[in-house]
Amino acid sequence: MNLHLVRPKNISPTSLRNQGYNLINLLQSPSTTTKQLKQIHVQLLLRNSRSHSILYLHNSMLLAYANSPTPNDAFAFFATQMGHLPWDKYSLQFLLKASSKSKSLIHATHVHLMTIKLGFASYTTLMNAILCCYALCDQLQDARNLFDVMPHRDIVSFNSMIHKYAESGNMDDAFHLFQQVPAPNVITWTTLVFGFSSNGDLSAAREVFEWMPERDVVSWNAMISGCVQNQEPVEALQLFRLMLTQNVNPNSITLCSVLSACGSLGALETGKWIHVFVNKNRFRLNPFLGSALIDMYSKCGVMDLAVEVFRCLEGQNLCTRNALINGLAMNGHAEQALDMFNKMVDDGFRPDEVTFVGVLLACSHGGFLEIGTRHFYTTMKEFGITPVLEHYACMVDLLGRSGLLMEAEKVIRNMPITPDEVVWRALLGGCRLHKNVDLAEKVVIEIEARGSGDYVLLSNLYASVGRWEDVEKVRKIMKHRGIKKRPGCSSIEVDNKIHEFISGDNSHPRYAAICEKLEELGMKMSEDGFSAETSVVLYDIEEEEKEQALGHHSEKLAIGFGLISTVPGSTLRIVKNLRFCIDCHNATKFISNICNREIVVRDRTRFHHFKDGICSCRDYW
DNA sequence: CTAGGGTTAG
Repeated sequence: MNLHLVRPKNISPTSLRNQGYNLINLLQSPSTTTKQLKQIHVQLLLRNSRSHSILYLHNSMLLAYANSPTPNDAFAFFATQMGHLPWDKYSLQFLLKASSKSKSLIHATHVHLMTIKLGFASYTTLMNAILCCYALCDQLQDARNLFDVMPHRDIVSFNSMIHKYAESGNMDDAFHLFQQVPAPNVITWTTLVFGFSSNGDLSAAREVFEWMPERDVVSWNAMISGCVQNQEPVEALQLFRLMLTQNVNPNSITLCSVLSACGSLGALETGKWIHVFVNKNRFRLNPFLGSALIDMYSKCGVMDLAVEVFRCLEGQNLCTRNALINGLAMNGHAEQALDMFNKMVDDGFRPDEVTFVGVLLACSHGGFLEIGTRHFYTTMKEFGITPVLEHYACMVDLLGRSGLLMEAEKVIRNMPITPDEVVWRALLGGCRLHKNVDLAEKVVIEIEARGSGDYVLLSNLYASVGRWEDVEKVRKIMKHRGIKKRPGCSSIEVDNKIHEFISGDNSHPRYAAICEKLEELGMKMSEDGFSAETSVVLYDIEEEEKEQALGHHSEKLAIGFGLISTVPGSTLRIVKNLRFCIDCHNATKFISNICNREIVVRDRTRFHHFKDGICSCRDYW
């Protein structure tokens, strides 16, 4: 692009105007580079017209800078060029946009003062922008003070204020203000839905959603994503179906949320249906939709389709790459995950902390001790990434499963940040794997466990080495402290419907048939000499769980149901909320062989792909 | 050109 410097003297009025339009086009085009902005800046310095068209040009310059990666340049331009030339409320508006982007409280305050001084306080639009800018700079009280003294408040003022309260977790003030809105519109109601759900009160959000006089696609999106973020994916899918029956057209944002729900449920059929919907309705495969699709396929254990989507995307960004790396790592394709990472770095893309969670996860699942250690101690540093809790958890897991329990403990003791229970539990996992009871006891004390998972793990560990008195002791502690074991829950999707099974629950309509099937399999298994040490492993701590020792862990129920309700030979996909139980893992290997089925189970941390009696985790999880 | 909804980890 050629930018000719204009010498004002030699230029006719017409060509000046044309030149102005060209510059405005450039200023308003998103593809104009910062360098070009600077060239235009220089050109404008050579002019000194006081006409209205130059004002428009100057304002365009401000806006272009505000939208650029260096928004503060807008202020430099304003100070040097516009001090002695006319400017108006739009100039201030764009300066505010620049303040917002750079989160500059000083600039916002400065514009606020100018606004008051010049008698622009009655321009509500401008005042609203100032209000938003204060809130963005975490000065919620300043925003509220401004709100209270504004000569006029319109619906935008109210909505902004309510939204900022909601965002900061202050639903009391948000709701109080909502009640004062003279005529709430759809946006106001939606803000309230968003507020309640993002503060964890899904039922309040749902109530508002039902109450609101009308709903548009954004309202539906707020409600659906609220369900997803509050771990209610089933409700999210139900709402999505309801939305379709009410003839509200979903957009790509809706689909992102719904795909995320499918992922957490392992609902492959529904996920595929949405993928078809995406194609049929010609949605662009942007990075958002792309990541959501990759994640959905990954979490359903279908990596070839995840890779296929990755290849078809219009554009890649950090998220799409991270989604694929993590998917590969979770599904046990450790080498491919690392290849992907290396390629990304070779191509000059900067990994972030999420990338390294995936990389370390891959090393952990692949048992790549050296590579993982190098990435943790060297590569991350090279990219200027400070390890966070998740990285430590991965690293402890990697050391632990490699049998380096002492090193793992040392890593935790030397952490510059306080280890959380996830980190400690990673070490506990290593203790379980290598049957190190002493360290496990120490770790459990460290955790000051609030959840019961740690005690259960410890108790299982005692059981696995035959220390029954200790098993009993832990049971008593749990009872004494009122700690409940989190029930195991597994789900399977059959004919687009999610069936949930809770450990020991017999409420499923086909419960009897499921038991019959499991019994039949149990017979075959014992004929083949499958009993091994199950009595040891199955000894559990709660009375009611002894009943489940008969083969009614949630994953077994789900597998039994899958076997009797799908066509022979088809793949079973199951999602479990806890760690895979050892006995069930053994049984599933066996079942995959005698029933000639591929069985994919996603547990709390990773995937198990069973085929012909073998599991992809190599019995190492 | 001021107000509402989105993807990736654990």
